[in-house]
Amino acid sequence: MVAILFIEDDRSIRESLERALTQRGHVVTTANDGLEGLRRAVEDSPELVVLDLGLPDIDGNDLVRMLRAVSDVPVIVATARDAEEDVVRSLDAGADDYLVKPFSADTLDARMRAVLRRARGAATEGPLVVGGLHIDRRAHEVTLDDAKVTLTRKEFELLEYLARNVGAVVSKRELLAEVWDQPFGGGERTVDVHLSWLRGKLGESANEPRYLHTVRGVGVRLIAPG
Amino acid sequence: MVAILFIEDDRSIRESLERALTQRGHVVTTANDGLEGLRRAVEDSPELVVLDLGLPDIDGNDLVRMLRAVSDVPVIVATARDAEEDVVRSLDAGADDYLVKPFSADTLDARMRAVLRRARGAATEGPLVVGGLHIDRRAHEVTLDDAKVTLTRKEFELLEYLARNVGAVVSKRELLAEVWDQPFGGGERTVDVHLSWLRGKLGESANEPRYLHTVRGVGVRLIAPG
DNA sequence: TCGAAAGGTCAAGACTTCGTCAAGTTCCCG
DNA sequence: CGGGAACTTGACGAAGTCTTGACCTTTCGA
Repeated sequence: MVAILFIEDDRSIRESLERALTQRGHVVTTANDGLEGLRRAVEDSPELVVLDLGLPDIDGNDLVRMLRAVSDVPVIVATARDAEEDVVRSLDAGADDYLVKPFSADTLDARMRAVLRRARGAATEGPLVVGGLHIDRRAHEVTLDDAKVTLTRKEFELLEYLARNVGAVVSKRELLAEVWDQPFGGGERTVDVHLSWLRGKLGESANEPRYLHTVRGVGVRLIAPG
Repeated sequence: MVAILFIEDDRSIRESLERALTQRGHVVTTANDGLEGLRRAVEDSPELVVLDLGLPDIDGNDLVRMLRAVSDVPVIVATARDAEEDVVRSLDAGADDYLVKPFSADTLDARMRAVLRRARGAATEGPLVVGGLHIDRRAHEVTLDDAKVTLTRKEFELLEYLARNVGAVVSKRELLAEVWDQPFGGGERTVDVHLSWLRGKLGESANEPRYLHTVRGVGVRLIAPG
């Protein structure tokens, strides 16, 4: 269940998506122009804002900036297909993700969850600990048995995802989708390579695993050694 | 492998995509109008429907609603570029995703997988327990009387399928279809071999069965010993 | 009791998957 | 711009896994 503010001037889109999202158990408030949207964003403090870029009263990118100024609520922008280039500027302005109209409620739901996952992950949750491995998400820092390990961004994200799913086998498919934002096949060697580097930095090898265990044909899993 | 129903009135598009999808190992049935499509959706119970919105006999959105009424099969709608606005209504009617024509078989395949992944989503999870046999699907780990048993992927999937149907006799045909994704005959020796290996790893033999019992002429079943 | 059919096991080799390397590309920073 | 770090991609070998056919054993009906 998520409290969503949906800012959209087209009445039919607004109502159909409101219905679809409500049906999925979300609490939806709507606004049909930018000013009202801004007001509700402050008053209702929603967990997520979905914002149409083509509003009548305020330029969408300006609105994103204003929202950012008043709260750190995640924002997803929606745009018509023929205005896709605006999206880049919106993301620059601080939007978290975007959707090209028309989109299904499923698509929106999926993106919402992804955005929220990211947003919550960054703010709420504390450090992850697996055996002697400490992952400090705030500082983006990892220590192994109190020794600092320097990871690149992808290595860190990979390790973090595995750590959030300690003990579970995670497939490369899933890693590509969740860490690389690449939901469809291909590029699986990339995952292998990053895993290999990670193992190197954690002082282990594929033959002598301590934390990162390959499950052939299925995926990898992170577990505390012992 | 996915069983797909493809509803499309244009013969050349239908045939070329049918060919492309079949080549990728999917099982494709086609219908060239809405009525036939509806009938096949009921009779063949496909795992996915791909539907052209511009059918001669039934309005595409109505058809989506009818499909929704008779089953919860995922639906992807395809539309010509100059009728894109129809898409919103289709999605509202219950379609899961959409494609703008012309699209490549690759694109379709990718969307299909994305839709199916979402649709299947909440299917599995939770450990299975049969007597002293514990199957941890999350970790992909099996223990027998608290001793770890190392299984290969197919062995694991085979055991999992049997465990999901504890007590029931499962035919090799069914195992081939469900575990091996191979709905048509052949390769039955493969199942026997894997069963043999499984028995070996579970510390039993065909003559002294404990968990895996052969029912001659019918299949196998997994039961707790005792 | 015999033969046919089903199931079990074995070993060979075809096929996958994974780990690593090295070459290429992109992105950022100065 | 130039250089470097980070990332992606393809190639390749090694190891693991799966399939296949041959051969053996068991079962069961004629």
